[in-house]
Amino acid sequence: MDKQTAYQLPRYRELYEQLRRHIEDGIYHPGDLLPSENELCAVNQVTRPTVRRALDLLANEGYIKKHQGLGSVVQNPPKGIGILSFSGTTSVIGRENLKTDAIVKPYVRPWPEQFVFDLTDTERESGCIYFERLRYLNDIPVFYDLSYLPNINLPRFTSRSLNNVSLFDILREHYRIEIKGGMQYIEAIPATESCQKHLGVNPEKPILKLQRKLDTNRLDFFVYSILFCNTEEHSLYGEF
Amino acid sequence: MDKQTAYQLPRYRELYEQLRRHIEDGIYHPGDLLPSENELCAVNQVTRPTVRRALDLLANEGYIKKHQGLGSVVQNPPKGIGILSFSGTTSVIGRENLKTDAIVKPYVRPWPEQFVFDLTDTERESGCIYFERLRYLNDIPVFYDLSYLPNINLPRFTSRSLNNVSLFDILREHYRIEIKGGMQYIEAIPATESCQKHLGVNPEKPILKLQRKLDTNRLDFFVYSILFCNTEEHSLYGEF
DNA sequence: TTTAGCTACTTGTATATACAAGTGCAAAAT
DNA sequence: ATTTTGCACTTGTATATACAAGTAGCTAAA
Repeated sequence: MDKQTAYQLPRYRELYEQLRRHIEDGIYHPGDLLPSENELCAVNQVTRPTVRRALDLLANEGYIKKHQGLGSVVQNPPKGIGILSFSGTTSVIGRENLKTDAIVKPYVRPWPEQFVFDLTDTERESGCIYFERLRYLNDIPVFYDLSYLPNINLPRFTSRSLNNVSLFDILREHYRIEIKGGMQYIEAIPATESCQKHLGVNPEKPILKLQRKLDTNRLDFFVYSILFCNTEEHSLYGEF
Repeated sequence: MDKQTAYQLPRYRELYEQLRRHIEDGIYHPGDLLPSENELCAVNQVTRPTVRRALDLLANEGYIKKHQGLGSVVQNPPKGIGILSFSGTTSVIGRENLKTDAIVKPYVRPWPEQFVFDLTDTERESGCIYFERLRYLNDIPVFYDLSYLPNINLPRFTSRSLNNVSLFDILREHYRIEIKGGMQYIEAIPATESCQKHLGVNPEKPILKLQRKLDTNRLDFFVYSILFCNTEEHSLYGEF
């Protein structure tokens, strides 16, 4: 059992989580004013810079909008699948019923000849761990994921089960790798053969294709993935 | 002449702009370490919190990645059209050759019956200012925009020319409205008739559709737009 | 030669404080 | 009655300071 080593969150992060929960649980309603920064200081026994960092996080993710002279206004939480400005799919979809199927189990292979992202020599030499997953939202297949991890210092990864668990959780708990951010290219394409097969759509059906490169706390370790998404029922959303 | 009232930027913003220019001009190369926070303090005669705010902006937009104990590493600027996590198209595409055609000049009309975003009673009652634009990248039509502004306190807007000027600049300079952020839904759809016509694509060609709601410094004033994008040549990118 | 630990650097977190600038409301002046 | 002024409140910017935590490289011991 390698239980989580009880990372204690910094106070501004703790306060952020608390306020976010309160908003999501409906303790604050859209349009409401959050307590003022000074009130939050007093209640939580922290100073204003700390409170402000927590509020900045909330504002960045669209939970609140700040207005000078007025206060922090709680926003309507957006509908759709939040995937564009956040890390991870599982952690974001939240309440919805998400199931994951590892349709191709992880195995080691060379990198694809053509790859959108530039690879370092080290990455290319070591090959990649490749696997495919299918994600169901309320039992309808919506995401078809191809994942590529550099085969560097990931012992026993290929024997892990990826069904209904978050890749990010595995990386964090077993390899101490945390996703810090990333970038992605987005385009609309006609459904490829494998998309048709796995997402159950007709040929020529438009599909959203996302190609992502994710940064981690290991300076030279990136996680790559290609995501095909059927947006007919669920559109993606992003905040900025 | 209502020239800009010479807003003076806060120091952290100024420092951010300066560093961003340096990165874009290649004074710092990808992989380089930026001067340490303390050095930046000394050089620019500011304190560390101020420097850190500037660096946080750079990190949020993907120009640098910060690593505790090491420093701030300059990143490779991404290719593609950066539109997902930023405000505005014109301001972001930058170096590329972007032209804008107002194919339907602004006029006042009722809001569409079906509208993805919820409207307030005030918005619905006052109707909207509607116009369509076509944006060319290197003389190829790439974006087809439908814009909807609430017809509230925007004198003489319908008589303005929108060719080759930024909507955001007009709003800021003539109406003191600044875009602060927003959200968007993204999906892949087959080219509609007007898309086929304006973007010059075949029927059934996949098109990226973005539906955006932008926040402004006016608490109850939002800018709405629907964007159709041909991603065959240029994919969009986003950071997170 | 290898390894362990020390050290000097980096960024991360947190406090305390001060003043600027925007908002909304009520009281005062017109 | 209407307009203006001022006040009390909000968030925004900036300084000064201290210590925690992570990284890289050197040094001395094994």
